[in-house]
Amino acid sequence: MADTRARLLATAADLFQQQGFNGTSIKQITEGAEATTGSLYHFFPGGKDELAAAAIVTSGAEYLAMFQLIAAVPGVRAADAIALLFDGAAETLEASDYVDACPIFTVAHEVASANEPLRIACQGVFATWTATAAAMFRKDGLRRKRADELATTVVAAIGGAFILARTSKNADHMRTTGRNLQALIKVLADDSAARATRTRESGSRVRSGRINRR
Amino acid sequence: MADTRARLLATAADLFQQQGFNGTSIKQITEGAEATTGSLYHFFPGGKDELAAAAIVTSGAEYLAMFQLIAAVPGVRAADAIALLFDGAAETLEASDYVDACPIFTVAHEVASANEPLRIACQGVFATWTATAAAMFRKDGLRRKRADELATTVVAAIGGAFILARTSKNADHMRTTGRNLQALIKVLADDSAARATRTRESGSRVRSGRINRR
DNA sequence: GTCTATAAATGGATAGAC
DNA sequence: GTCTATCCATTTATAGAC
Repeated sequence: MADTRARLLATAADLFQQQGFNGTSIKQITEGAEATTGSLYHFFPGGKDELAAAAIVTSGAEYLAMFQLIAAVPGVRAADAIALLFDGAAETLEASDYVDACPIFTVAHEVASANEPLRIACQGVFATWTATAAAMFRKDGLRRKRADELATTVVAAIGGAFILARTSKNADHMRTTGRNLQALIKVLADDSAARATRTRESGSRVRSGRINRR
Repeated sequence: MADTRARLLATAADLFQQQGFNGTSIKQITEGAEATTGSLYHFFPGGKDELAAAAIVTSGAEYLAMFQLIAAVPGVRAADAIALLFDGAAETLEASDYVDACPIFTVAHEVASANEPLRIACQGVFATWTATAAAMFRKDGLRRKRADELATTVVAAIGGAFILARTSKNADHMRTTGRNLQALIKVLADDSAARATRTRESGSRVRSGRINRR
């Protein structure tokens, strides 16, 4: 058929986000993808683990692209982009009756201490996400460390909000978390803007941002 | 033996937090608890599901008690209690080489769309957590809705931070998230305190907090 | 309450024809 | 690349003696 490999990856990601890694069987994946065991092991000789790792990397990149699309809209600042991201996730949750979340977060927790290659795969995805978010925050005026820390917080909040929203079948938990994160980002961004203004007014050269704080 | 039932619960919670629900077998649980299959089905006729539900409720209550202990320390305000909570979790993660997280968050994601009784059990635990956190925020001056939303955000952030920290084997992600949440809580608390002051200065009676906002 | 043996089903993975 | 049959280990759960 057209692209069996791609269908296997998509189906795996789909089932992982609903049932997790250990809750999904090879049989379910092949049936969902309309493929056979032979095909699966042809494309992924390493079996379930190799398929899962590939699925995580692939959908990790897809989510990243989606986020970059939001962030690239002209005039949208970091805080608003994050709020839009949470709102979009809330919509998806509602539309799918809370089955479609995110395969990476779901799998990550299961494999963190039980499957090192998959743990590494998830770690890599999270790293790309936080790096991208941090870059956006820096464009908004935050200095490096602040931006990194905020990015970590945002990614963590998304992951946790998925758990709460799905478990309670209430997408408002997602939206609420998004609004609060938006508020936090604004506070920190305004803070850094105010500091920048003060430094400029005082007439000194700015280099590390550590000079004349307060 | 002394208390087989309790040992089964404790071992189940322990293994769930490390490997998740589907990643943990009955055999592992009975071996870890030094009990036999017969005993397990004697105390939990519903099998693995019933044991898991009980383990979730039990450890949910334990974590709640731990948090209330932190929150009850005289002079500790909400924002600081939350920061301490995150720091404590970070310590636990490091001390256990990132295997000991929290069984409820781990299980919740797996069962949200696949096991309704367990989903309900997790939902109940999260509800007690958010209610307790919200109560603390209200004592700090936040009005009801704000407090509820903030509590949801905090619980979500903890859950997500566990995922990030374990996946990256980096407890600083936990601490970082805690600091940012602490900052957010302070901003919101100060905000509400300022509003309260303004209302008092304007000489009007305060009842619902909705009167003369802004 | 605890034990062992075993049922019955499902899991991941392989082999070899096509 | 795809298909089917099959191996083997493991899974949850039950039965019945003690």
